[in-house]
Amino acid sequence: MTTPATRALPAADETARPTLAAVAARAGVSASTASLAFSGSGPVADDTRERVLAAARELNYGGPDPRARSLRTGRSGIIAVVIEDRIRDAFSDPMMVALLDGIADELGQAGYSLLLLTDSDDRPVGGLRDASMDAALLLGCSTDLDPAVAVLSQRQVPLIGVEAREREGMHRVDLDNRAGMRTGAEHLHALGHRRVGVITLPMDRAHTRGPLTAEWEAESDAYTGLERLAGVRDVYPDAPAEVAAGSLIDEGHRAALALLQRNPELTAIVAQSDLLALGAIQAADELGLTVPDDLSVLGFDGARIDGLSIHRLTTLVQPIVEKGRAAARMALAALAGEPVADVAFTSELRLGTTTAPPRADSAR
Amino acid sequence: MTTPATRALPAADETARPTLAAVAARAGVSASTASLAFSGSGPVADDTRERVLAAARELNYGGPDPRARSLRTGRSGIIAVVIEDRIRDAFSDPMMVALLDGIADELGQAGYSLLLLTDSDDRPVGGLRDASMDAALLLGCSTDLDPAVAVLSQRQVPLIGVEAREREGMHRVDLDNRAGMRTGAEHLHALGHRRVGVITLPMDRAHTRGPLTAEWEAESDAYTGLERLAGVRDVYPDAPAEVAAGSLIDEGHRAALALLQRNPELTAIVAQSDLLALGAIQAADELGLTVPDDLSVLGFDGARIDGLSIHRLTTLVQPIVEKGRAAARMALAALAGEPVADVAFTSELRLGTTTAPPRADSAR
DNA sequence: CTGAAAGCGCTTACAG
DNA sequence: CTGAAAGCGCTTACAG
Repeated sequence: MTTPATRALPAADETARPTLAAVAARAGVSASTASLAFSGSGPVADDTRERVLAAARELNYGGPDPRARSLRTGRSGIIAVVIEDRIRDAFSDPMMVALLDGIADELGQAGYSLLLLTDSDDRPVGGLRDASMDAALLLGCSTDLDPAVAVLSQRQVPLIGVEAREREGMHRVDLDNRAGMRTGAEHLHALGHRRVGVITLPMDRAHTRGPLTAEWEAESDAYTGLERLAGVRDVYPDAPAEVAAGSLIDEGHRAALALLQRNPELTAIVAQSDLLALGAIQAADELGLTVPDDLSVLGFDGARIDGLSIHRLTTLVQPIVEKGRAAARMALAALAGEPVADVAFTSELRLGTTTAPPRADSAR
Repeated sequence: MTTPATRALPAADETARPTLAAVAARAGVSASTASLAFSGSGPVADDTRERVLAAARELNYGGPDPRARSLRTGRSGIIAVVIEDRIRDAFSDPMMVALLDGIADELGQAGYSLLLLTDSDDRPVGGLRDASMDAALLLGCSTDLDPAVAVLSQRQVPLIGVEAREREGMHRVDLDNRAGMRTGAEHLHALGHRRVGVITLPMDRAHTRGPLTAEWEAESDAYTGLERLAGVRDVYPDAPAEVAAGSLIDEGHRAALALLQRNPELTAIVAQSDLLALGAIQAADELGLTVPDDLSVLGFDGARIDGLSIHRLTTLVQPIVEKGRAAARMALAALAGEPVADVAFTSELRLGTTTAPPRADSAR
């Protein structure tokens, strides 16, 4: 019989989280058996399992502590997703959201969760250097990815880069950015356009705006933007380019105004994203230019954008969700110790209503 | 002297990740000292620290294993963010992105990273039940939050709900949804509107569309939507409501058409979000109704939406980023063992150009 | 300033 | 089907 005094003791420690050992003790089994009862990965008598689960319920045990499990198994169940910008900048791009959706879907099915990390390593603790992760996916980090790659590869974390240039120790999911844009540029050329300008994605980490000079281009490490630019240059070697501060409608608007002011002779604009293209169309409207008659506009992405179905953009459609899925599967393969093959996706020209032959008299 | 044979041996195990113990051994110090050298949290001679770091470099040691650290310290450095929908649905809402931005900023500074989780617990493993986390923030989970709360509170994870109804064991960041909407409705009433309709956020987990019936409303658990509706009903008790499938322009468009078709007498529409309001304005344009002369439109959020500056929406502005920061700080306080006080934010009516007195002759 | 020891809470061979 | 033992890789009192 327990005396009142005994009863008044620690009282099963209501505050501290109960452990598997406590549950096992209460159920009258060993810790190993209790563990098996929870994981379901070993042979346990139904009766025994019931007793363990009942004990867990009584102690209000919430299941094995993932920290301990992960130390023991060597797996955390976490895959890091490294984005370049602040969260708000990254996720204001619907393509990034769609990419993440593909990743999360594939990884979620495999029992993994996503840890959101930023590659700016300006925090004293936490982040790239200290976070638990089984693998890392580097997204949209076209610029200045090296520090993140260095930290993570030193940690021996399997690395998958989505549209990043080749780097040692990193697997890649790529897109035919250059070939796609070349196809788009050829389409414009076939229509008769000879004076074409480009609105590019950011060319540096600071997201500087302005006309792209040769020096700037030479020192830029913005993989996707440079590849897409190269595709246009394959057809229009001297196409002037204006750099936007992000893939945003407002940025496309601003860049188009700047581009057309500097180069009034342009009959077509190639935007490196659909959002930029939509901004360019807005700018054309404001300038009294009819799209496509006065100005053709070509996009890239094939994004589906809420609330905007007015113009059917001529654009390069990329399989964005599939790209995310592929990146996720590569991480999973790497974790399974399987060989990982790099993947390259293809974009496809979709003709819309925003490109047409230039006016015969186009003085512009 | 090492013989060739000796040299050919396991070679410091190139494949296995080196441990702190290995680094300590190489540096000729104890594991404790090596640990101190890395964490910088104890008194270590400069000279000793150098030796440890040098040994780490030689062995290509990437720093202490976060799994082990987290078991030992009881902290994972991870805060979970639980969203209701698929990632794509959640992040297509700019308010959610801004909220997350506030959270990430505050948490990042404190050295925590965000783990993205979905409250649909249909996965066999991973997710709510197994992921490591020090605390969890529940976002936009107005409907059907109970299972997630049950799992997490059983795990004794501190819980912060953003705009969720009161629940045991959960701290809350709230917004004056009802009072805000009442203010907006009073504004419309003062302008002379007597026949006002509402476009609501989703009322169930399935995101069903359609006219909101009394039964549906009674059984709904959509906290934010119901509160905002109540605010309108405080002024217009019989206002008809159309339920949208999400906070999207296209949904506002569809809902407005349905609402106006069923209730052609309406002179104003209250939308429960700015995106819904923009869709309603699009619909009005299509129907040949001028906003605000033929139809006033009121929004909620004060969102800044890329590419859309045509209409200056009359809306209730909420401090969304601050809401995120507050939620993050509450999690931090809970982890520090400090008392956590619930917080309620206030929205403010911002007059734009989308509300005006109804036409004197308004037969509609 | 440094080291020896304990232990965080599990899971996994290994015996029986 | 069940249990005893070892150990995942750290950090943290505690001595010295």
